[in-house]
Amino acid sequence: MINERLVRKDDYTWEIAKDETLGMRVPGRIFLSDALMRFLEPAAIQQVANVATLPGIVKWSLAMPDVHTGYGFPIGGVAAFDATEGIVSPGGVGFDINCGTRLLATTLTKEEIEQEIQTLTTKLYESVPAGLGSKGSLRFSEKELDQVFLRGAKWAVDSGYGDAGDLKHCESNGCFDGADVSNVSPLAKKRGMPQLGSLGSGNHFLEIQFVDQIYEEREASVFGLRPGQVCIMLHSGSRGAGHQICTDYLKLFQKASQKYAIRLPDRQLACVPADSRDGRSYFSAMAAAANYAWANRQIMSYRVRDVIEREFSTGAGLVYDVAHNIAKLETHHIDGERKEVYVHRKGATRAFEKDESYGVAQPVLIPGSMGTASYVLCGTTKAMQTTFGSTCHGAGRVMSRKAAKRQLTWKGVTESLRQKHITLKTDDLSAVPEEAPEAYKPIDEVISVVSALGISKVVARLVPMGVIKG
DNA sequence: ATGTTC
Repeated sequence: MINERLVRKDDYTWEIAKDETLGMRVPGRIFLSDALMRFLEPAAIQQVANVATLPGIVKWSLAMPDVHTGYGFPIGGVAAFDATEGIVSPGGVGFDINCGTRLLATTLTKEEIEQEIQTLTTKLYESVPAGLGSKGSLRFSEKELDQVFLRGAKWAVDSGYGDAGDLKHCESNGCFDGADVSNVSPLAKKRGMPQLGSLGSGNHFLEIQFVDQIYEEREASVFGLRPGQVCIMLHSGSRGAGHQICTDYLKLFQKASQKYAIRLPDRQLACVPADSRDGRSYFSAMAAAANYAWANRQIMSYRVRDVIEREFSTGAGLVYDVAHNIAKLETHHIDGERKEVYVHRKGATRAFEKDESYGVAQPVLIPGSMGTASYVLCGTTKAMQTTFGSTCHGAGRVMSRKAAKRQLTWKGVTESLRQKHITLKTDDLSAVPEEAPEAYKPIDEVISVVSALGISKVVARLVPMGVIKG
């Protein structure tokens, strides 16, 4: 039993000892409280151990407290691979490349919009296309789409969807260097073309929230957050384009893994050396998808601001934008040495101790499940030392989509939201049970673990008033 | 997550 291999290191750290008979090159580490332990799937533990077998992995195969089973790599997983000896893997990034969270802060207070929440939610719903296969209703040329892939949010800002200040408050300034459009398939481009500026489906959402509580006055003030303030949170990614890019390279790497004689405990871990033609090709296509996602969130921000401006004659500044499905080449201090590594964060958020955008710790945005709180945190030194500057990304599923549909109804879920004074707008009621709070871990517990571990610091708690689901 | 099975 894989469960029996898990050894407690301290209150919140569990270790899977390095076992060379299993091909593990490093130990695994899972960060959990006792309360979250009951949600831990044996398959997810196995996935943490499997990742530890991949070539060039450095220090540990990690899983955050919102961990659950994913495609090959666990969701909530963090793994760093040596830049010259290591691999890159599409399964370590996920299908929704640069799925991420963005927070806009308005000048409005909760009281000012309480009576208008229905109208505001409806207006935003009409303005930001949502749902499976939703289209962004933008018209642009193929040449422009190439610019989206190459320049991300910078393209969007240059095209009039925001201002230069937005780029400053975006992870990687909303633009991933090294994208190469020639490594993006015609099908990925075709799927991406009509969808730019749309939310998507599943756990993607747009929420009208208010700042319920501030925990760190200094950081909150630097990030421009104050009690009672109305914020807009967006959770979306690279839509069909990123999904297709992931699919394309998974297929290619099934064969390429053999070419490079990489032994895999699970075919879903398909990977290639980072420093190879195939590795560079995937990385440049992944960068293109990441840029698409940043442009996508930038365009949706423009539409949100348009509604806020029309309804309330006021603006909404960008607090921050984080990626939580991405691989990045970063320098980390490992065993007293500076080392270049490809950090794969799949359902995990960068949490650097310092960020150029505010000159203090990096803002971290963690959405809860539908109808529950979301959090603004910030990065820490401890994260740099123990998690390659990473933290959790959300609540994490506990119930399969199928199980949720079996056990819950859209009426029941909508009613319990109504009792919490939360308005819901969606074009697909049948998908509502899948996103119910009961289908997810308790976000407050997940946050308390990353806070207690010290891998991020809680700055503010946000509570939803209106929810738009794809 | 996703024109939900290449």
